Amino acid sequence: MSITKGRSVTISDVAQTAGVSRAAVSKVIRNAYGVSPAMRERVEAAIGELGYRPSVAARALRGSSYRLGLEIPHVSARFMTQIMEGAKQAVAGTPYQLVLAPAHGPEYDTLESLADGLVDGIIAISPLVDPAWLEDLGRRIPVVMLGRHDHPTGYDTVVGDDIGGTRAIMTHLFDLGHRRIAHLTEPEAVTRPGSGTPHAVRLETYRTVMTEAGLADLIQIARREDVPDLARAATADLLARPEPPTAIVAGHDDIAMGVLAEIAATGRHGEIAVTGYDNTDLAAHPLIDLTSVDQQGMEMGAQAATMLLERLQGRTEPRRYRATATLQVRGSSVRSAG
Amino acid sequence: MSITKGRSVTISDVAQTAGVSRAAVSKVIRNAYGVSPAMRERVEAAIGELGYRPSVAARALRGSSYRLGLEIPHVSARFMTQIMEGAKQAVAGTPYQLVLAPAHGPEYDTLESLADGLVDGIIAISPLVDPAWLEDLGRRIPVVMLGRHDHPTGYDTVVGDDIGGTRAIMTHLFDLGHRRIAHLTEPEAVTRPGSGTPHAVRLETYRTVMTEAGLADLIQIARREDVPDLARAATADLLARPEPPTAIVAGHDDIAMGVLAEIAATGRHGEIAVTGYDNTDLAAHPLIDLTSVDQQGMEMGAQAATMLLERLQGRTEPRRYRATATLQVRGSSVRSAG
DNA sequence: CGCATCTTTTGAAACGTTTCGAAATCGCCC
DNA sequence: GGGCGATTTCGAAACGTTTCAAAAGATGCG
Repeated sequence: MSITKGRSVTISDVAQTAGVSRAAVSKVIRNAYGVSPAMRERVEAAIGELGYRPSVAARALRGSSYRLGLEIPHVSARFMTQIMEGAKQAVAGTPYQLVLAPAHGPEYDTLESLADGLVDGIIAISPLVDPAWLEDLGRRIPVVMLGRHDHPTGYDTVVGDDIGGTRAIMTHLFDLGHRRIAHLTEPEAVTRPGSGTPHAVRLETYRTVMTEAGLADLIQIARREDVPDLARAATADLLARPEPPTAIVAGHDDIAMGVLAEIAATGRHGEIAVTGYDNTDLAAHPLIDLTSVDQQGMEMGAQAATMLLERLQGRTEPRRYRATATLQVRGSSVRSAG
Repeated sequence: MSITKGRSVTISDVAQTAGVSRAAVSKVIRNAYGVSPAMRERVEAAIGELGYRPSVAARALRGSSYRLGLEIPHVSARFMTQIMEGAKQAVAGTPYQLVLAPAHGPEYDTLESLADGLVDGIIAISPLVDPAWLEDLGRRIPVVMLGRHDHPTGYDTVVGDDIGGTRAIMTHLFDLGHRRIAHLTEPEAVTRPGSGTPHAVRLETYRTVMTEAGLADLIQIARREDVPDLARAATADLLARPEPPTAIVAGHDDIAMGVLAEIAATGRHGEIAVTGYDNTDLAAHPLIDLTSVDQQGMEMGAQAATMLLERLQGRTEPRRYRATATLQVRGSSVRSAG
């Protein structure tokens, strides 16, 4: 493998070196039909000799870039790393390359900028974008959305069983004798009722289950602000209320970490039940030992990537993958003292 | 903002709508010199009406894509998220967009694929690639390398004070009465002596300090295999040795988490001193409470991005940023029992 | 008012691929 | 050996921008 230096080598250089036309080289590198063994060999030799690599830009302009985009709202959220890992695995071995686009500010911009010709398809985790807008995006470029509970026609979805998962948590806590159960979730924007985001569904389910159990008046909801660390502050708030909860259901493991931190910092570790969601690697750590719902993040990421690849193969009817949710009981969900 | 549908709208459409030439539109969208207010207004109106967005592919082919690439070996490593976060912040507000490229397998491929016209510049965290190869890459496209202790001429570097950080840890442990101090680090490939990777330097510094202290025969080195979870296995090995260490210096916080896990799982939490590196958010968690070295990961990411932007502005002489390392003492570094 | 000097606008040529129809070559059979 | 399909190769036209030199239009000055 020779190392390219100076001005980059183009398909014309290869064609010239091999003594064939540009079209011929193009066919060889794409494994297209209709190229004789002799020609293939000469072209490949020239490619090797010159260290030629096709320009993604030129390819993208003409057709496809062989890049898949994964848009992520929060790079540091533990759940996201599961998704990324899964998607990466699924894409490995295909001619496609995965690129991640961290959203900064409004997700629309990030998605647009991906759609602007950088990638051939998009996996997005964007609870806040408008479904109609997404349908439109799906018309321009293949799209798979993660964590959407609606039933779109123009793109695919990968979604967890947020109802089942939340119900499992609640049942578990009831079994442990808890009644005064609070829910600590994400900011308002991400949990708006009817919006169909995972956290909206979890919140709604929490409400429903509490009400079904005749505990409607014990419903307590707290939110963390956008900065991750503020889960601690929200927990402090909860615990300072006149009738503090005996159990806190956190929207996901990262929030639960904040809850555990606050409880531990006030010397009450083990006195209040805490549950998370996503079963991140932290939850399994002996020092954290967090009861959590496993919704197979890696599998979700992998499925999303696979579905996107299918769309690139030509599938047009929408598909949906629904991951199962299973409760992982660990030490953090302590029995109610009452 | 109207929503694009069907075939995408090109610069020609805008030109036609506005009744000007393509070149004129191009100038407007690039804020180039020599466009009258009247024309600017008409063009901008047309852009708005049509919902035009320039094609990245076409731009890239012609000059720049306004994308910066950040290559990351392990998306789930906590330290990486600091870097990403920092780089994201630094790029925000510039006309550039950050894209992340998770390396799968050999980093060469990922870097090449970034250089193939996708991005205008590259930030890389690739301990394993050959310096000469990198110099060559740097000749084709601006490059900033994170965690390189060499002094390249063709690209910039951002590096931590691995010697200082490691010395601070060792001094701290000596002060606590430890002598039998083990080092648990990354696999062989990443710590080869003289390779100049952060972990190679930390390992070397550990060796040096131990030797200086006359404890050369107490040097104990363990490695985790590539799977993150295997830090636990490596710890178990260490603790099963005839003369087990009283303190374990982990290569970074993620490894330290495994060490803590194993120690806790065997019911010996608090009996063995543990230190990490990177001062990730976990280290500060009350339940983890890990002594660690803060090397300002976010700042490193931000500096890397800034330096890359400078290069895109035209700077050519190499620069280097060296982050400071400060020890964060926490509960995990317990006093030696002996 | 004519000419020189600026400024604004334009046309056309890149950039490096893919694609499509046409040209060339080959093998085979009558 | 001429004719005919099938195969292999090629030339040229896209794709959507930017750029550069040149055209056109203002402006100022003598």
